[in-house]
Amino acid sequence: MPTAIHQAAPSASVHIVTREALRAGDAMPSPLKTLCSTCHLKDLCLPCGLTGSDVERLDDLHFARRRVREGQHLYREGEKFQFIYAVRSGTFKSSVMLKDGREQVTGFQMAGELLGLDGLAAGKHASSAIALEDAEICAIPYAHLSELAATSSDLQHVISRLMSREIVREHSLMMLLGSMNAEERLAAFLLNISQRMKARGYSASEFHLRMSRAEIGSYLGMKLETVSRTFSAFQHQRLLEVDKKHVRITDLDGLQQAFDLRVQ
Amino acid sequence: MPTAIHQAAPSASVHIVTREALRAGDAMPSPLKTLCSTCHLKDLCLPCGLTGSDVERLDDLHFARRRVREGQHLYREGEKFQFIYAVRSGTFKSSVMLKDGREQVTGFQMAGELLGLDGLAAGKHASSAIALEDAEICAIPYAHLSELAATSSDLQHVISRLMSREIVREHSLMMLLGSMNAEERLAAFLLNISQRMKARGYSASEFHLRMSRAEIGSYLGMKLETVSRTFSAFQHQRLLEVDKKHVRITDLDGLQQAFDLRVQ
DNA sequence: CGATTCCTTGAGGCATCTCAAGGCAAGTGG
DNA sequence: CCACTTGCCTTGAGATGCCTCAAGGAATCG
Repeated sequence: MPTAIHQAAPSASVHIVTREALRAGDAMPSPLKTLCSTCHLKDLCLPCGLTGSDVERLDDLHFARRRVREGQHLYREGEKFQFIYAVRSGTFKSSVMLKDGREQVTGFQMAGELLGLDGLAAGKHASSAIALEDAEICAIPYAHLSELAATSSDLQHVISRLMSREIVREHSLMMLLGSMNAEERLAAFLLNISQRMKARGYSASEFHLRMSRAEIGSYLGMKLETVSRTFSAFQHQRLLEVDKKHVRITDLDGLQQAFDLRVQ
Repeated sequence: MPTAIHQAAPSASVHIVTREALRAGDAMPSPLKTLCSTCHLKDLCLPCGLTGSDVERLDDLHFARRRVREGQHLYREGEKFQFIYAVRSGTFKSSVMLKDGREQVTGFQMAGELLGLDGLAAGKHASSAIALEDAEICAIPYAHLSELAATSSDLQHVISRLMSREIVREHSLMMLLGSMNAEERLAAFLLNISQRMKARGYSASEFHLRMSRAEIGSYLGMKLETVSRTFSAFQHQRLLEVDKKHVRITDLDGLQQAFDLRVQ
């Protein structure tokens, strides 16, 4: 199993499962699960906010389901934009590269979240996406989604809203990067992960981080050593217990305060 | 004339000019100018990328033209989202407020640029917009734009692309905030302004900044004193001449290098 | 003409970075 | 099965870039 995130695994080897293949009776247990209307993520993902009939219309999207192994790219900066991706399972990071080879992580995506919306602007991806663990995604052809949106103003509105949400999300991150110190940044990050885990039915207080200290650092605008030290500081303050990538928040309110002091 | 950006001017007093009023033969010299198809900004603004017939369809949007005086809010964080705004003239800043009253500037908008796209996500504005000088905007009712987009997949695509562009823009800013030092940040900022001035037919090397040092600092994630010092440093390096808000770039390549070293 | 706002500059402090060393866990090859 | 490598994390010590605090100047306004 490839452990390195930085190694460049060829994306050409990605296994593609089409709906046709699924219908043909592949190893997959339940072909219906690729339909939006029966997806367990429909309240988090693209269909969120749509009524029954519109969700069923989404089923007409001929999208492929694809496995992405840990360390593999889902897409790369500069590649032609064709699909919007919805995470079914696993975690991704998206990042942009700097001239000198360092990366700036722009986000982490979990089940139900969308990837690739930045590609519309110029018709090619403005960032790269890499799986942080073995993952599964739905690849939604943008052209089809567009067509479909033309028939439903509700769907069209949902897409716009999802893009807008991405803009708002980035505002928060700018606020974080622009005006918070190391402890506030890490607290904000952990609280955000905690909320998203909760929304997915996992524990809000105990979870496994899929990203390295360096990736957290890049995302939060600090060095990996500072991330590590801040984790230790939180542990000394009895806000949480941390062992490598395993985190248990023991004082959610305290953590909230470490961050609330400044923001909102 | 109100000089303070921070003072809260009541937006209720904003003067609204409808197309009907214009047609009725107001003081305005050329009523036709409110139409997208004859607007001098159509290559920068909403119609950008649309063909003739679609641009003319945009003329069916019943949008108001509005003056906004220096220091006045165009909209405030939390207000109901109804319009997307296109800047006709003048400069705006958009910002989000922190609990402790400080602001994080999230962007500066010039003629032809759009404001308010972050409001779609939750139906209310996620940021505030304030005029940095007397300005004029087109207030485009989102509901109407939506309807119109349903009749043209090209228009729909253009809107999505504009939102995507905003996401990409914020990626760059995250890169800036996350991994650049003070000189690189200010160089990036000035080069960006320079490009946008050029695209609008102004000099790329000499311009007047509409924002204060504190606002630049907030945007770039540094203190106003550091902004000021970095301006002085650039002047000593003979990259530019600066007198308060007036900037003349004397060595564009040098400035490019101060920034290129790291990025892209 | 005083009040106010904005900008510049200096001096000192501190949060974070840089550099360096060591530990742990997992994978690899003999 | 054990030595060795590799990747990731933690911690320390010292350096530094930016912040904080402070003072003063210039422009604008009432």
